[in-house]
Amino acid sequence: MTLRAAARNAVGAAFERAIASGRLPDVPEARAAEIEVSRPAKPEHGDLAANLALRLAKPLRMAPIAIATALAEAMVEVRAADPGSAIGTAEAVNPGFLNLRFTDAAVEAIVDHARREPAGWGRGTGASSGRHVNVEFVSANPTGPLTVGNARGAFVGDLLARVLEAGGQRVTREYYFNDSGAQVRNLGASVLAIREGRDVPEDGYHGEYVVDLAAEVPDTVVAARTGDDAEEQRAWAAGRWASDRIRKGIEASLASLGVRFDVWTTEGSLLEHGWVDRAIARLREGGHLYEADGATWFRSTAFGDDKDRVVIRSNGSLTYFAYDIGYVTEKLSRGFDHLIYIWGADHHGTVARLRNAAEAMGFDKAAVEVILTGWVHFLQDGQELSMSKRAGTFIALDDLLAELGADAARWYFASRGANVNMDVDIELAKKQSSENPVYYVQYAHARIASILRKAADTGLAAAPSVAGSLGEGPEGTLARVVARLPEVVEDAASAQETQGVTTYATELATAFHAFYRDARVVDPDEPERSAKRLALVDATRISLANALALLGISAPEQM
RNA sequence: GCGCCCGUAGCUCAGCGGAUAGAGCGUCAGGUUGCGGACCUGAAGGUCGUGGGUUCGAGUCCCGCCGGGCGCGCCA
Repeated sequence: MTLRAAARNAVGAAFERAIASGRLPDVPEARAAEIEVSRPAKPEHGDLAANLALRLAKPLRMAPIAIATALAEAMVEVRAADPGSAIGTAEAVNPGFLNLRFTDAAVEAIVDHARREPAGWGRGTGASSGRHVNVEFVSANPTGPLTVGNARGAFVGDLLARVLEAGGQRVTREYYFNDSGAQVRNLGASVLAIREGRDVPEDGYHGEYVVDLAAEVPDTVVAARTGDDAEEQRAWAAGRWASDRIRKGIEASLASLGVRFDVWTTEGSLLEHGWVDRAIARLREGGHLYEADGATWFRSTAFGDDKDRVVIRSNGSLTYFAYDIGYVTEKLSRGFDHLIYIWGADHHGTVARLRNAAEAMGFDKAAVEVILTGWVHFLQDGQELSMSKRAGTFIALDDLLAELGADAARWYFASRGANVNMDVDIELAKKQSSENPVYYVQYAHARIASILRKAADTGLAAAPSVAGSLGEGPEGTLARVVARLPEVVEDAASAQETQGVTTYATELATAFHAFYRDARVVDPDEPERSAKRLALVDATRISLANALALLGISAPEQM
């Protein structure tokens, strides 16, 4: 149990006690109040503060401070009945907060726990623990290398997956390839054109990589065909070959970012296995489809959308939306409790129809979640860079990462909300990458590793427990930050965000650096105190390493 | 025009309805006869876009307006 959970329980118990002892009136409405504790901005206000008294003022018709005082008195009795209580003191202060302070023993126990089970420290405490989630992200079309524009989705998706896993959920990372659309044919036609010295067609691809593909495509792939559609056949063959080649490159790029996928699904396979047909049949059986203007429509407006949506065009071909509903059916058939799609903000218009279709097919709409990532504007010399694979005017993700480093890029995206737009000046980013806060955190980790090496050389070892060492010195401050990791992970998993983790890692590094300044760790003249401090510092190292691992960032032993 | 997202320090961004709104970078002034100076201490810098409302309490919730982005196809 986290210290925060213990504090909530204690406040709840104190509330019950205050009613039982007649200090507070028994009002049903008040009993329904949720117990909340939060970290005060100022350390002198304690480790946690409860606002219960402020919330109860109206239903109890009492002054907040009077309620807080009653709770504080009741807390004394609760503690007396529970010698192992994590709460040391509870103080009622104006305007009505109940400021709580942990016992050193409770904090020490948590720190010892971190060292006893370093691998699991901080993990597995989320609210949706046990849920099996599918996270689909990147899913860039195989018509060109990943660009810096794809970086957002790659990191947001991977970070989300890591956070959910840390919260005890099972995650399947999935990549969807649109491998059979007209764009693949266009890519093939572009490859052929360059190979044969013709101009690239109007809706073709102009990037440097197409020239490379044209030089490498085997003769057998683009051999002459017969029949009326001979050129069409050649374009498709070249396109399939090229997109397969590009796909391998995409996988390699993602691997270098530390992003891996469990499942790769192709558009072609959905069709092949009948998922699209089954989904359409399912909608038809439910009476959610109708014919108009020669096309087949989904009655999305019946579920709150502002327009109905075409599923089958009047020429008989399937819309992208048709594949979407086939895919959502296929995913849910695999037994996931929850689906998360990571899409760019430009796709927000398609969210409603997808969720509506899922509902129409009898699935739980709430199980289909779409996270839209904000736009990243890349600037060079104050000018916005366009990111067009078709025009060939893009910056390859590989090139940027080679200069920034995956750790710095990960931190950059992890410390920002997924849905905010941001401006990135390429030159500025390269210049400032060495000033990325990630190195501040990694430095703290490396510094501790160095201290531990030094201690080993000196013949000092960490004590098995920090018990009895927190007292008044600098130890207590650092230990209390260490102890918060499980709460940080819990919050990250339930909010499905990583900003809290980067903030925490920075705070922990700051707390350690301050501790390092004030407390000499390796001191042969004080072997017992050194052993205790080594234990605390080791727990700090574990916490830093786990926080960084949660973000997919390395924790170096030296820098 | 309609819908969604965003607007917080010079810059990039944090901030479950709670106490004097924070961090990094940048700027300025300092710091090590001890374990890593990629560190530490301090200072300057804010009408939280704006006007109302709800609340004991609003950067946070609601409404209007202003500014920016995206979307409103039988494109993907």
